[in-house]
Amino acid sequence: MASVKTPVRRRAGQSKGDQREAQILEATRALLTDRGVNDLTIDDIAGAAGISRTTFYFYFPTKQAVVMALLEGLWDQFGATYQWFESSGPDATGLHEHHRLVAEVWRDHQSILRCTTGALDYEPLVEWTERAHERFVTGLAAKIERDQAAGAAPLGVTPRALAEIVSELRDKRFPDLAARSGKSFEQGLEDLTEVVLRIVYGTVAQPR
Amino acid sequence: MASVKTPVRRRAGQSKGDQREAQILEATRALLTDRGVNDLTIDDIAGAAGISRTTFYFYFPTKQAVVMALLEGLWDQFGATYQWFESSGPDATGLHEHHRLVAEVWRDHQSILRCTTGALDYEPLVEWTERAHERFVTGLAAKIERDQAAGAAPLGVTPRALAEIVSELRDKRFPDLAARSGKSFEQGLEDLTEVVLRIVYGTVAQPR
DNA sequence: CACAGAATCGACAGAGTGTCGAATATCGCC
DNA sequence: GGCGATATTCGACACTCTGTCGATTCTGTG
Repeated sequence: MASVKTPVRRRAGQSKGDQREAQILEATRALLTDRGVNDLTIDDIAGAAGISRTTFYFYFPTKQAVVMALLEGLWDQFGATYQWFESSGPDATGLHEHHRLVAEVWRDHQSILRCTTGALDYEPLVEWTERAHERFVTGLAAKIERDQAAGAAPLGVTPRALAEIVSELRDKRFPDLAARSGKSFEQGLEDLTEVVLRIVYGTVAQPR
Repeated sequence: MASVKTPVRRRAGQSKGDQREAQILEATRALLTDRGVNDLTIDDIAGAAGISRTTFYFYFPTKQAVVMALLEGLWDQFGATYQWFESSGPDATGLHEHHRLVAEVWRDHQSILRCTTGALDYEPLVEWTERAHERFVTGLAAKIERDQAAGAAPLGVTPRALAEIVSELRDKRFPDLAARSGKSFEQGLEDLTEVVLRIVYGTVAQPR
């Protein structure tokens, strides 16, 4: 399911077309682990999915539309990590856990998520990224607002501005983190958490 | 001067070829203000420079090589802003000034600098970005190291890790800032400065 | 079993890219 | 003031990808 724009309405049930769509999605996901979207040709995808290039166009209008469909499937996974927004004050433990969850989504799907970075001029992709950004910023800004009001976070920079900055930092950090593992990964998580706390609360959690 | 890889050795003095090269550089710079690199065709550039497409190839191997040459010219401009690294402790004023200078370079040349972000798989461009990143990180890490040793900055996160994070933040922020102006620009500068200080020194400069 | 809609694909028509080799312009020098 | 060596320019090709059409083959259902 979830092609961005189904070219034609299909019959009910698990039609052959649904299978094909799934094959294309899967083939793309697989190919993406080796190469970036820009290096992928529609012919590659079609070939890997066992169909002709023209048939590909029956299911998706462009390569990017496939990536978009793949991305759509990750939307909820990120949403599920946002419960940290509900907390009050720094909540270092919760934040750390949140970071771990997000980093894991990134690690498992970095090949797809990286497509959002890669200068795509494909409108839907850009929009997805902005939507994700906005969702995060709104949520975090609200939390900061509450914490500032409660005196738990210092004033001086608006909640929105802080949230934007944290969001941008994450956009760079998580791809980075996704490439690490073991000790380095854990350390990266801790550093990120500490830095976000410093940004939002101005406090130093572990002076040593 | 400064083509990445001169196809053929030219004669001394301001040869016709040097002019052409300058024309190509200028034409590209101009076209880039409207469209991104990926939207630009070599034919567009050649046309704007008043030469045929094939002639373009005599001077540069690819579009990206032109961008690369343009970028090379900005290297020193950034280097000139790094004197802040020499200071001791927070030096909020110096940092703010540094940010202003960098933001101005970005503002004046954003069309070129944006090319580094735009998912270019062109090796030299990636390398330029990494070189720039490394130069900044090394410089900042050294300063943080000194400040930590002097007790002016809190421990808990290594200088290198902090510098990496600040660098990544800047990579996202400056393009943003470059698009703003007036009040919003100034505010953005101040926020960035405050946040960097919080990250590195854990202090809150202006509680209100 | 007939037929509407689903699915598939071959053949075309671009748009860009990059390369070759032939033609032309220019410079340094005798 | 003319010649040979380079520098410069470009037209013609060969390729790779993309996207569209229309014809053809399935397939489920009445």
